[in-house]
Amino acid sequence: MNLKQLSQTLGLSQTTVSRALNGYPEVSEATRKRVALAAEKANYRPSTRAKGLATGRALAIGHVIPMSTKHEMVNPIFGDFIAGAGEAYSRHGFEMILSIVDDSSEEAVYQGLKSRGSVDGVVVHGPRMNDSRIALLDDLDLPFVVHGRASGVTTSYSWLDVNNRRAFQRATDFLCDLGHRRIGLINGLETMDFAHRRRHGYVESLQNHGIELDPTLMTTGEMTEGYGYLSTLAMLSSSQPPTAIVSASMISALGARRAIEDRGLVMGRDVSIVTHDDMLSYLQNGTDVPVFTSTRSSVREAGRLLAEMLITRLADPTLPPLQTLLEAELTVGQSTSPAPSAG
Amino acid sequence: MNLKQLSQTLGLSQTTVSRALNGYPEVSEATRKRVALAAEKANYRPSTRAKGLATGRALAIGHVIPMSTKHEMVNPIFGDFIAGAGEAYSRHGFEMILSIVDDSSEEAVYQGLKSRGSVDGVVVHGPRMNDSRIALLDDLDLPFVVHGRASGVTTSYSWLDVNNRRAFQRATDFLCDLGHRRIGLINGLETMDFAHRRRHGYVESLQNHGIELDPTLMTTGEMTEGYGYLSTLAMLSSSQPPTAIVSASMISALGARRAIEDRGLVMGRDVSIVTHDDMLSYLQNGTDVPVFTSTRSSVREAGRLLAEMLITRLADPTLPPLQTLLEAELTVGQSTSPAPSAG
DNA sequence: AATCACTCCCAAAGCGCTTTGGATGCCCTA
DNA sequence: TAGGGCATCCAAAGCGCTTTGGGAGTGATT
Repeated sequence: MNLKQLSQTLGLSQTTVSRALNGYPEVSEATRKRVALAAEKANYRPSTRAKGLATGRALAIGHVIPMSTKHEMVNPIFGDFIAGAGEAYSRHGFEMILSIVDDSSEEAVYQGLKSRGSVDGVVVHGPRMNDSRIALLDDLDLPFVVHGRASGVTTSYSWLDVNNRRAFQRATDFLCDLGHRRIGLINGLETMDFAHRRRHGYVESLQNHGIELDPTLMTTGEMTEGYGYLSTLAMLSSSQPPTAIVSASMISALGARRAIEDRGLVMGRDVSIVTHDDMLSYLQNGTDVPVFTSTRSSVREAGRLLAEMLITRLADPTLPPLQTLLEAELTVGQSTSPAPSAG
Repeated sequence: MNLKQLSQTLGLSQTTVSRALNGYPEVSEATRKRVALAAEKANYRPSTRAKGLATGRALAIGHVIPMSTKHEMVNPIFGDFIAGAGEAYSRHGFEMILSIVDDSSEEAVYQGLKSRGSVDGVVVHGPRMNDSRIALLDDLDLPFVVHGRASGVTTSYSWLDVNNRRAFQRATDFLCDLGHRRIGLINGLETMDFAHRRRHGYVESLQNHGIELDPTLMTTGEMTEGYGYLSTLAMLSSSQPPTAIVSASMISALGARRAIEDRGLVMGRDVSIVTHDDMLSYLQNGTDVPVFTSTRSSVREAGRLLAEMLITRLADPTLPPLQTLLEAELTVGQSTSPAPSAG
C-alpha cells in the first residue's frame, strides 16, 4: 500500500493525505481523522526511501564501530551502548545503521555514509588521542557526536564522556586512604583517550599522596579477561608485589581476581581491587552487596543520552556543541580492605 | 555531486553515465573509463535512497534484537555476532540496520521494516520454542534467516545453528567418563530454543549412563555472571553437592568458578566445569592452555556465515531454504579432572 | 453585488536514480 | 545505392513521497 493507492481509496489527493498524516494545518479535523483511520486499517507506512528523497533527510543515524584487524576485538561495552542508543532512536523514529570497519578504511566509511546520504549524523566510538575523525567529519559537514573526548583536538564538538580522570583519581585515593602504598594499574589501551585520562587520574592521586610511580605496576592493553589475569600475575610475581590494583574494566578485574586466587591469595584481604564498572547487563556487580569496589557509570545510559544529544542537534543545527560530563560514583564492595600491615 | 551534475561535466546523458558505472554493455570501453575516472575524481557515490527507489531494493539488512523489558539484558554474544555479520555486509555492499526492541513490539517492527521498505531481509535472533516470528515473516514475504532453530515450527526456513544437543551431550559424557555421577546443569533461559536443546543433550547423556536426574542440579536463567554464581552456590550447599557442572556460557562459568572458590574449593580438582564457549573476543579462554574445558563454536563466524546465507538467498529467491548445522568441538582445559573418589 | 479573508483541497514539479524505447551514425552486404 | 546490423548514445517515464502555487467554495464585510 502506498500513498497513491491510499489516497485513491479515500477519494482524496496525495497532497491532502500526506498533509493529514504529517499533521499540517491545511486539513480539516474530520478528513484528518478519516485519513488516519484508513491509514491505520491499511497498515500504511510511508516508504523511508521516498520520504528521504523528498525531504533530504535520511531519518537514520550511523554508528561506525572501529575494530583493529590485529586483535579482532569487539569492545564488550558495545552491546549495551547500542541498546541504550537504540531505545532513543526508536522513540524518535530514527533508524540505526551500523558499520563494522577496520581502522584503515574508517574514513572512507564516513565519506561513504555522507555522500550516499544514508545517514543524517553519526556517533563516533572509541576516540583516540588527537583523533583525526573529528576534523574529517567537520570537513564533510556530517553532524556527529562523540562517545568520549579526543585530547589534542582543539575545535569544539559535541561529546558525552565519563569523568575518567576524576574516577580513577578517586579510586586510587580510596586505596591510598586504606593505607595501600603499592597500587597497580591495569589500564586499557593508552592510545585510547579514555585510558589516557584514567592513567592521569591514577598518577595524580599517587603523586598527591607522595607515592613514587613504578612502571612495573602499570600495564596497558585490550581489556580482556586474559589480559587482566596475566597483568596481575606478573605484578604479583615481582619482588615487591602490589597490595592493591585499580582495573579499567570488570572483565579484566575478573581476570585479576583469578590470578590472585591462583596464587593462593584472597581478593579483598591480601590484595584489594577497585575496578571501573560500565554496568553491563550481563556483568552485574553482585546482586545486593557489590562484589567489587568500583567506580560505576552506566554505558547504556550513556548510549541513550548521546543519541538524544545527536537528535537534538539534528533538530536544530544552529545549536552550539553539546557537551556532557558524567561523574562515576564510587561504590564500596567486598574487594577492598585496609592494606595488610607491613611486617 | 549527483548523477545529473556528473553527466553534465562529462557531456553525457545520465543514462550513459549510469550504465557505465553499473557495468552495462551498451557503453564503449573508452567512455566507461572516462566516466569511472570522473566519478572517482568527483568522489561520486550514488544516493542509496534514490537507487533504492528506482530499483526497489534497499541494499540493507535488518537485525532485530529482542530485549526483555524485564531484565534489560543485552545478550553478550550480540557484539561478536554483529561484528561477523558486518564484515559480510561490507564485503557485499549492504548496510546493516539494527533495531533494539522489547519483545512486546517485536512483530510490529518486522512489519514496519517491511512496509517502509527499509530492508531486503532480516536476521532473526534468539529464536524461542514455537517462535511465532517465523510464520509472521513468511506471511509478510520478507526474506529471513534465523540464528538458531525454533522447535515446534514445522515450515521449512533458513537457519544456522550449533548442534547444541550434541555439544551438551558430549560435555556431559566427558564428565561421566571421568567418573562424575552428580553433575549440575547451569542452563540459559529454557524458553529459548538453544537452551532447550542443550538440556536435552545433558539429560540424554545422564540417562545413557544410568544416572538419575536431580531437579535441584538443574537451573535455568539469563546467563549472567551473578546467575552462575548463585546457581553454583545453591548446588554446593545441598546435602549432596555436585562434583561437576555443565555451564551454558563462559560468563556464568566465571560466576560458577567464583562460587566454588568462595566455598574454599578448587575448580578442576574439587569441582569440575565444562562450559560452552562462544569464543567472544574479550573472553578468550586462556592464551595457550584453555582455562575451561569447553565446547566451543565461534559466534562471530556464525554471524559471518549467516549473513552470507541471507545474501545468497536474496540474490536468488528461488533457492530452497539453506540450513547449516555447526558442530562444537570439545576442548579439554584445566577445569576438569576425574571425580574425587567417594569416601 | 462585489470584495475580501478563510478554509480546505488539488495538480504538478521535484528529489536522484534506473530503465524502457528509441535515435543516430557507421560499416557491410547485395 | 539502398538496406540491414551494430555499436553508442539519449529523452523521458517512473519509483513514492513532499511541497509549491494555486483554485474553489463559504461566509462576512463594504
